[in-house]
Amino acid sequence: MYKTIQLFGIAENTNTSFHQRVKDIIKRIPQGKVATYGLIATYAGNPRAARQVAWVLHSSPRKDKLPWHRVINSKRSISLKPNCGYEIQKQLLEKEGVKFGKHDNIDFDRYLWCPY
DNA sequence: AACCTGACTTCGG
DNA sequence: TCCGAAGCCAGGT
Repeated sequence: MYKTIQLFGIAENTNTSFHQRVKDIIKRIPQGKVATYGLIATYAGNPRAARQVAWVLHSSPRKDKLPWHRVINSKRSISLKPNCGYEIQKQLLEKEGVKFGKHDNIDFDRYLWCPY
């Protein structure tokens, strides 16, 4: 179905759904690092499915034990709105050592997850 | 089936 | 650098 890139022995598994691969990949994000929706979508095999990644997170982060807080948008900031999880996510990241700069941005050079 | 909506991204002005 | 529009895809109504 989707053409996928070779990554950790996960993304190349075309037998699993995009949805499932996204979850597998998110679980691989190490503590103290972050990834963007688009990046994850790309690793999962569909570069244009960033919104679906968001959907996956919205569905079952608790049940699947996903480190949902390590997923942010391409503008280097948290997508959640204040009083709707923003503070919680920021707190979780700071606890892992992620520092926020001006405008609550995260420095990709330091914290972006680079699997290669 | 049509239409709306979203924890997105990219590009042009 | 900063919006706004357009593109994108899937699930909900």
